[in-house]
Amino acid sequence: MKKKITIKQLATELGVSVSTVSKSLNNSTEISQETREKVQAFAKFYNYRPNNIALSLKNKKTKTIGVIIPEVVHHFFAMVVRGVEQVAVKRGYNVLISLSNESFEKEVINMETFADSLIGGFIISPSKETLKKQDYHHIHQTIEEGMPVVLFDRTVPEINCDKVIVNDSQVAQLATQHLLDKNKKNILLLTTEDYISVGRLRTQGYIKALKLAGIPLENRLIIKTEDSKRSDIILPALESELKTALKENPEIDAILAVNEIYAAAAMRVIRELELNIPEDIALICFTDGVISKYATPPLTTVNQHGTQIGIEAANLLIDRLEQKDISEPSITKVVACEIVERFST
Amino acid sequence: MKKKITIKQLATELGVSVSTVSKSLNNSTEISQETREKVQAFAKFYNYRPNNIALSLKNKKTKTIGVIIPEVVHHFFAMVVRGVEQVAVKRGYNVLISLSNESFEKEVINMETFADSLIGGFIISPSKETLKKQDYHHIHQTIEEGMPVVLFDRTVPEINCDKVIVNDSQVAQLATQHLLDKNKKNILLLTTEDYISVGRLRTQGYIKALKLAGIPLENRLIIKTEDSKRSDIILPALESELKTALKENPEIDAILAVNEIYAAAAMRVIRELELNIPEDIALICFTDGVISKYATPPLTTVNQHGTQIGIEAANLLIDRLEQKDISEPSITKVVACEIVERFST
DNA sequence: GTTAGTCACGAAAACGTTGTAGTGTTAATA
DNA sequence: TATTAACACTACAACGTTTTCGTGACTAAC
Repeated sequence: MKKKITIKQLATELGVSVSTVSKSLNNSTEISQETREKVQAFAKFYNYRPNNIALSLKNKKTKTIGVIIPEVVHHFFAMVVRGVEQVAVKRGYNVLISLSNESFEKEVINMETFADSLIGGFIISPSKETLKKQDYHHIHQTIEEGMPVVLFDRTVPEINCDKVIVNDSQVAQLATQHLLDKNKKNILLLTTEDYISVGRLRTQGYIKALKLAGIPLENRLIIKTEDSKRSDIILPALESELKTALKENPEIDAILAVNEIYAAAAMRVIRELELNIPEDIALICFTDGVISKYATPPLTTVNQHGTQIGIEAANLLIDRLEQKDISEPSITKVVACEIVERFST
Repeated sequence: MKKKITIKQLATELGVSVSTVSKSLNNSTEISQETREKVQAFAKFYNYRPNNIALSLKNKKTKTIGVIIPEVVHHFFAMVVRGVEQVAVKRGYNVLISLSNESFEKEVINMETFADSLIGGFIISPSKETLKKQDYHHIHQTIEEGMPVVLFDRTVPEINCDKVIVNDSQVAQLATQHLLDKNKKNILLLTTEDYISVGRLRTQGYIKALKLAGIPLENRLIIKTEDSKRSDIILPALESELKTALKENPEIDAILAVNEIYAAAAMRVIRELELNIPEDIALICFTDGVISKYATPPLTTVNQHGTQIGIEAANLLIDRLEQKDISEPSITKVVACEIVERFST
């Protein structure tokens, strides 16, 4: 077993001082060309690599960023992670990951663990429980301690930090408009409770589009689901509620779902009622994931560009980490969604 | 901005020495009950939290494990990450994540970056390119340097380390048997090239099941796909190849796909040919993901228990990290898959 | 009254680096 | 010849901990 070599060992090996080795490796002009080359050759030979822990301690900062997301077995969040990782390696950072599993408590604990000096800053999408409780003390505290935080997707106005959001409301409006353009005038909305910001915003966009088109808003055409993590419980409930709605309101000719899972549930119901997509009922949903792509028929979706969001978030965070002036004002970036038209509309 | 407080600051604040504070916080009996309580109260008041970097440096080890996977926007790998994270927090570790993106070079670079002392050990599933090149010097070197490695899923016999595998061959045999039991005798296999161990093993299981049933192996019923990352290129190719096969061999009455994407492609082709699932063609695939669950009809699958694999891998790694005796022999754990029967068979 | 033993605490080294402030030698300048 | 400047290198502190080894002060035993 070859243990890693340290500067000190290199120094004794070469018969020079530790400082000389350090400076040679950093190509300081203080050291003669000759010695520098000798040291570097030795270092290469012994496969010397600096100890990052020691560096972090000395510099009082680490090249690591923490990502806290509710879930990783999830198309959108996985895309974000991918984006973050992509720019992290490019800019010489490492990515620590932590899953809140939609639990407030786990989110707080994990954040504290991370904050014990392993990390320079955070990229976070708060758990549903956190959003429901509206308890953001852990995030505030982190910011207080001088660690930059970037919020994405599920955003909170009362936290003053960099943010990456999606033009949810706007694109929901566009999606609704898309359905209206296909001459679908009775659009059912499948959404979450309002405390989930993305659900709320998408609902707003839907309402706005209807208003613009002069179509009265029918509350019975909006199904809000308590978005718990127990999908095996909520989905059957959602399906039966939807089935009732479709039966009682046969004029419904389109459905806008705020995520893929809801869309999948909708497809199942539509099939059970022996209706056709898109002839009888058109379907459009958020999250351009694997379900939409491989469904029968493939679904028209709103692509949220998760990878792009991750990229923006990571760049924002690292910029903040590397800037001298702490007091720069917060930035909010909007990543535009786009509608991917397939065969369900 | 409240900066983090250190032991030294606590010490001067209290008018005692650094050692006293440290010992008090660790509840050493060397220190009087009275002083201990006072120090602890102060520490709590100032929200003192030990600096993990300093600890790592002192102890020459970190509480961080590195996970290197080819991709995170992927149901199986995301499940594994989830499992790893789960036991990591439970056992007080952090999880660094790195994506090889199926590239050999990226895998090597990321591994070296990680190995610069930030990490105690690795959990790896090698990239396809690595498997193809059969170049494992980076993994060997890491092990040489005394860092434990756990390999999962895509396993390599020539590396001597802990492994977590799936009984791929066995369960592929079972899956094939499942189709045979449904009286499907002409089973087409949709698999990868043999250098991907999981594809190879599943192919073996398929062959074994046929042999046991006394059915001759027809090579034209095996479609092997060059499994590049460009799914937008390989999928249409796969689909057309499959379509030809189905047309030329109308006796085919079942398909075994080694992953969900292939199954989705198969469904598409089956639909185009206006055949019914499962009456005309039964379909079973590996990876019990979101596609299978929400497809129409829902697919019978082999559930690989990715989360369980992650859990086992993390436990194996942390055990290794915490054990005194380095020279314990390597362990290979087999996580059993199970067949989830739905409506496609 | 000396010796030994306990108690409560402090000093200092160590982990691997870097950067500042020397230090000695040689060469150039006045 | 005396001063200064450049050069090439070394010593040491510092980052935040833990831990080993003191070290006084007091108590108990002989």
